[in-house]
Amino acid sequence: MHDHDHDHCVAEALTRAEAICADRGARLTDLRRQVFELVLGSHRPVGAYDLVARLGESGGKPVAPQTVYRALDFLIEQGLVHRIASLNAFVGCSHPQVAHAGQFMICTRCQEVAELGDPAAVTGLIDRAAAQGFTVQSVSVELTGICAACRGRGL
Amino acid sequence: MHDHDHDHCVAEALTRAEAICADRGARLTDLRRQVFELVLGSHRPVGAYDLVARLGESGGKPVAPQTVYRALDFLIEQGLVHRIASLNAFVGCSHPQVAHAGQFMICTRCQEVAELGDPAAVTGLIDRAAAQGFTVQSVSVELTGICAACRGRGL
DNA sequence: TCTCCGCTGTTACAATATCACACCGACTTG
DNA sequence: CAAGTCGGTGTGATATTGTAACAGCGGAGA
Repeated sequence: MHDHDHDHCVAEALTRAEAICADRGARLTDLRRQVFELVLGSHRPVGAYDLVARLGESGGKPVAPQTVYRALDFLIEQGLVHRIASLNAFVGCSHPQVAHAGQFMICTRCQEVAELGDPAAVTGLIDRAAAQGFTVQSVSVELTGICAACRGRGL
Repeated sequence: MHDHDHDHCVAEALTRAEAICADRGARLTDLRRQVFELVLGSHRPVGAYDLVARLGESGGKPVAPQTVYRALDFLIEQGLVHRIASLNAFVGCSHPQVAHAGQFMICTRCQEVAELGDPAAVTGLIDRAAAQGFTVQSVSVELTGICAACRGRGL
């Protein structure tokens, strides 16, 4: 469907990630890089235990859940990965340079996830909350529905 | 903090719920009512297993998780309860008459949750998604932060 | 009465996430 | 160099959340 070159987009994202981490003095270790590659490469939400399994296959040594969760925590902290609460899953971030809230469109047919990218909506929500005396720390927006591709295929 | 009368607000909500279910021919059974009361009465997000425990205490007979989840599914379907994905928890809905998307402000200090009630934001998100070819089925907005009461107390 | 169907009970299990503690290597500090 | 510190990882056990599969029960209607 997406005819983009996954390998290329993964490589590019990795390069960006390294730059970002270097800037901040954050350590993008082997393990963290591997997890990041897997999340990016799948290009859809991935469960933590999927990652555990895949690392076990490729790496030789089995990896414990804790290990993966720690790597994910790091990546999320750096804004390289988002967590999708409604799916208990994780996706690579499409533009980690800019700090931003997670806003996702989740297709219930093909499981693909796209970022909505509507900063105005986020600031609107924050303002509205502020008007009610609530100081916002984080924002999470998750839409489920049918993506354009699936709809085009008549699904 | 909230000096409102919980008993009264629970009773009122129950009355509304009965009316709504009666209207729709949905069966608000004893079990479902008990679960609903517990969710409402706590007036904050409650985990499914909290409910299991409380039902076990009060009711005499221990209750299985499955039982609680089924009751919750029903209540959610009727719009009487919302699920908060980021907390794996459930809250009573403050205005179940009107179908609406879940929009929550979650206080990280006191764990209280309030509904934001910003339908314009929701329609905005839906429109934006539609512009990208995405047909929305459900919307979930969850803000974390500090509520007015906690901020007032200098926390 | 008989049958269907929705609700509940029960057992087992799957999936997700965290705790506690040990080790290792890099880096600092004396 | 020795000693201490700290972040990252390994490891085993365990907590928490959510489902599957199947059985029984009781009311509504043919």
